[in-house]
This record gives sequence, C-alpha cells and structure tokens, in this order.
Amino acid sequence: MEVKEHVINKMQDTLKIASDATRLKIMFCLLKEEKCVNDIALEINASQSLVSHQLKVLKDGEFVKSRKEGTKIYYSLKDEHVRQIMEITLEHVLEDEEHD
Amino acid sequence: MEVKEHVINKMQDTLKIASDATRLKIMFCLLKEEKCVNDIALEINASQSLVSHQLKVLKDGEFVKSRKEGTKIYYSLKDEHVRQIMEITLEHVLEDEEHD
DNA sequence: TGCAAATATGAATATTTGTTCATATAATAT
DNA sequence: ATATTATATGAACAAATATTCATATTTGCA
Repeated sequence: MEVKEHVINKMQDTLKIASDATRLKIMFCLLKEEKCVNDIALEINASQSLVSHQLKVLKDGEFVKSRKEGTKIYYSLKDEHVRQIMEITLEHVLEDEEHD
Repeated sequence: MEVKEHVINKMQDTLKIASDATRLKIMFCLLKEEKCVNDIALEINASQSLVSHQLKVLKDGEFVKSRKEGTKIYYSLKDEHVRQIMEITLEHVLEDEEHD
C-alpha cells in the first residue's frame, strides 16, 4: 500500500468525527456564521450538554475553533477542508436522491 | 436548519462507511485498478472474511461495484465522489502533519 | 461425481460511541 | 456575597460497530 498506516488512522479519525448526525447539524449551523453553544442547542434541538460534548469532539478534531466573549463562547468552522468534506458528501447524497 | 433531517442522516451513513481503517485500506487498494477479494486481503494483510464483510458494507453504501469472472469477483471504486472524499481527507490529514 | 478455490454469511464477542443526567466551573450583574 | 447565565465535565447506560471463527455457497476442473 502506498499510504502509511498512521495516515490511514488519521483519515479514519477525521472521517469518524464527520460521520455523526448531531455533529453534522452543528457544522451546518456554523456554515455561515459563528454561534455560541446555547444558540446551537436551540437551533438543532438538542440539549446543552450534548452540544457541548460534541463541540469538544469537533474542536479536538480541529473541525471548529472557539472564541470567548464574556460568558459566551463562540464557535466557528475551522478551515476549508471541513467545508469541502461537507460539500462533497452533500453532493454525493443529493445525486443519489435522484436515482431513488 | 436549511438541510433536511434525512439528508443529514444520509450524509452520516456515507461518512460512517468511509470512516474505518480497514475500509479505507481497501479503497486505497482499489484506487488504480480493480482487484479480487483474496488479492485485497493479501495486500492489506487482513483475513478473507473481514475483507468480504467490509466489501459488502462498501457495496451496500455504493462505494464500490463488482464484476464476476469465473470464480473470482473483481471489485472497483464506484464513482468520483468516493475518490474526492478520500482525496480531501488525505489532504486535510497531510496538511495537519506539517503542524505536528 | 467429487475436489479445490474463491467468496459469502451468521453468530458471538469485544470495543467504541452517542446520549442523558447530575453536577461543576466560570463570568457577570445586582 | 449571592444569584444568574453560559458552558464543561464525568459517570452510567444503551446502541452500534469491527473482528473472529466456523461454516455455507458457488464455480471451475479432474
């Protein structure tokens, strides 16, 4: 194989982070602008705790970054790769819809 | 949210399929040419059973297609989206390597 | 017909993962 | 100081998942 084991493992980790409905919702939520935890929770209809837990996963995986302002913490998408992964996966799914 | 629940779920399913080291290895294996089950198993150093199970997952998820020839079954990547997801994730990981 | 090669399948197990609940921490305002 | 708002954390539980092992199926060939 041309691709090193640890690169495969990192790819696995990256994709695992993306492959969860709650985290995808959070990311779509942040697509256009930064938001704080509670606003995200309201918007995607999930508990504050769940959103906080998953934001931690997203942040550890470098999918989002955060900024503190007073008592609130604003989260936003970290880079273009995240958007691209979402975009292509979305395309893939939408194209599939047509043949169903 | 602008993206429908069932689209999110399909995205989740798609990404879940991609987010596994064994399946990633199989896909890299098939990047340039079709191969039969046993050759894949040898190449990635996994059992025949495991490869067969995971090929089923990949096929159900429309990541690969297959072609029968005698007693052998040749598998190959199904479409461009699969390659793109691999490509971007690889880029993402490799770029990360630099900052480690 | 019987044997070997290639692949698939089902059950069992171990591990990982998402979610909830209760609680902790931190910052602000009264 | 205390109350309030925003967020994080840890333990517990349920559900999903990857892997192995043993066995079944299919095809080609002697």
